[in-house]
Amino acid sequence: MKWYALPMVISPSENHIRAWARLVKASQRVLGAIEADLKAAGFPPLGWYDVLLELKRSDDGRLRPLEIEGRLLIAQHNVSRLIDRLEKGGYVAREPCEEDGRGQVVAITEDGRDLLNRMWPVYRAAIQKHVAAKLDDDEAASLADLLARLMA
Amino acid sequence: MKWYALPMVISPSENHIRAWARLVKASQRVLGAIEADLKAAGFPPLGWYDVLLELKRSDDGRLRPLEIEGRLLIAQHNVSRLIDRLEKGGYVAREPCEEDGRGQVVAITEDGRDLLNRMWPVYRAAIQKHVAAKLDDDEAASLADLLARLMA
DNA sequence: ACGGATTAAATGCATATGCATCGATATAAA
DNA sequence: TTTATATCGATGCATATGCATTTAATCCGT
Repeated sequence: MKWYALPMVISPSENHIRAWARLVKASQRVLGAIEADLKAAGFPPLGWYDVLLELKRSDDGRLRPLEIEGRLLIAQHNVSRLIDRLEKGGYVAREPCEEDGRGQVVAITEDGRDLLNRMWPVYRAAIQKHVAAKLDDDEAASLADLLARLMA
Repeated sequence: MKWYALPMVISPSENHIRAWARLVKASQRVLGAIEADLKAAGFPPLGWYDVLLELKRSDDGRLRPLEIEGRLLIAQHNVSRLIDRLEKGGYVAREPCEEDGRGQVVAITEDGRDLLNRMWPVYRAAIQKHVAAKLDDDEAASLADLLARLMA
């Protein structure tokens, strides 16, 4: 008689499942707490900070929407609308793109840089309170390392 | 001369900041990937699964919206509307609450249990693919432990 | 028992996100 | 050159979320 292999189900271990469940819960909790601190201080959501920071980090303060999309993993249409809001607030400016007539270039403004500077102390304090107060430096390093592997 | 202490700014370390940044990125990426697998298989979002699982785990398959809110950390009005959708799909039923006339009791239906059963193989495979394939068992245990500390 | 304060859940309205599609430009093929 | 195809970014529409308020019932002090 000929035997066929039963379909082998490779299952994640209990530890894998636990790690996954806690990853979602922890990031949700900490993100929620940090966002709440920012909002309580009268600042816009973290997404705004992320975009402005990417722009500031790029050497000339300019990025194509496509690059923002790639770096921050935001859907294209959400990038478009996030830029709308940032532009409306005066934190970025849309410029025509030299190399590609279809494209745009998004540039951070002085107000944008200023917003980053004003947000950072509050953001930093929130990270201190919700992350650094819970893990010592070695633990933070281990966590960062494990998360990097998870994303690899 | 009398000296006053300058306000001491306690800053998170580089490792803390890195851990925080990766926590957000990693959970976003893995969550997105797992949700995409579920959707590709024709299933509703994870939030539905989470509610149904909490209901199933409770001894009689019933929970108050307030308990769901507390366990899953969902805002009250979102619980209300998530239950609306689950009810519309036939996966839960709203019942009047004996002990508290203001309250409701949400009960999982047979279809709800069935949905859980059908989703789990896909969900499990997604956890395998996006978590277990990236970390060995010890690493997963460490990660789970660190995330527990972070939430403590 | 009564009346005010509190709590459980729902809802109206504004904002944000997902999905499909569109308009415009660029690139490749005939 | 002409035409088809692919890509960049914006937009219309449906759905989901946040925030404030509402409704109804409970709790508590007098």
